[in-house]
Amino acid sequence: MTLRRATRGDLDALPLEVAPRLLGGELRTVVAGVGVRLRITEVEAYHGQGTGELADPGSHARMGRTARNATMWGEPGHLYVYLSHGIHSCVNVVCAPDGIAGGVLLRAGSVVEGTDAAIARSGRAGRDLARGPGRFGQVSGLRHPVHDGIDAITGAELHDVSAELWLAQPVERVATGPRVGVAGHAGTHAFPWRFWIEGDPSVSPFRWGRGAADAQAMLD
DNA sequence: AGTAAGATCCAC
DNA sequence: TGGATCTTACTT
Repeated sequence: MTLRRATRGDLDALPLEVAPRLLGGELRTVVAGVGVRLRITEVEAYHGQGTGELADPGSHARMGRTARNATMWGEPGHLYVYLSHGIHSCVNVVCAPDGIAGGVLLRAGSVVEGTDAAIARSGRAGRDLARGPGRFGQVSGLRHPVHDGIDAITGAELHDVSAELWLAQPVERVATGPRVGVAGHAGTHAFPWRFWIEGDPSVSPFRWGRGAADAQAMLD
């Protein structure tokens, strides 16, 4: 399994294209000298309003550029770190060209290195260590708002933390399905924008977003 | 100004 | 199933 550093150009494409290519790769962070390597096992693509072939009503960028989602509109390769439900710092890899909103949410991973630190940060163990975007963010050590916008291509340090994205060879068994917890039509099979490594135990359980199950029923 | 909901997770 | 806890968007 040979990994290589991601380049800016690797991410200069629409999220839907980039997302599956992140599977099997790693997010490597160093927090106060402590390194953790997370193998990415589950991701979701998010576009912006009118971005790409399909508009994305489930994205933070659906209403246009705001202070919160500004990172999503910037240079690819930075990390969009947002606060979920006032509690969890979740991590996205920004993609698409500068000026176009796009990101890939890192939803789950397995800890390759730094297990002790990961356990200390998440309070969980085994396959649950980085299962779900909240735990993934917790284990990575990246925090909202101080690490929002950190550059995962250069690995430059920001507030005592650095982050690097590494890519693997394409994963053979990739599964797709609706995004987790996304409301309404955007959370249905009409947007199969979630990608995961088939059979990996760290992949998070599926759950419908508010009104998404009803919207799906209408499609049938 | 008030309120409802959110790319979540945990304990009851 | 509800609470934690903060931000955004929409309503009065």
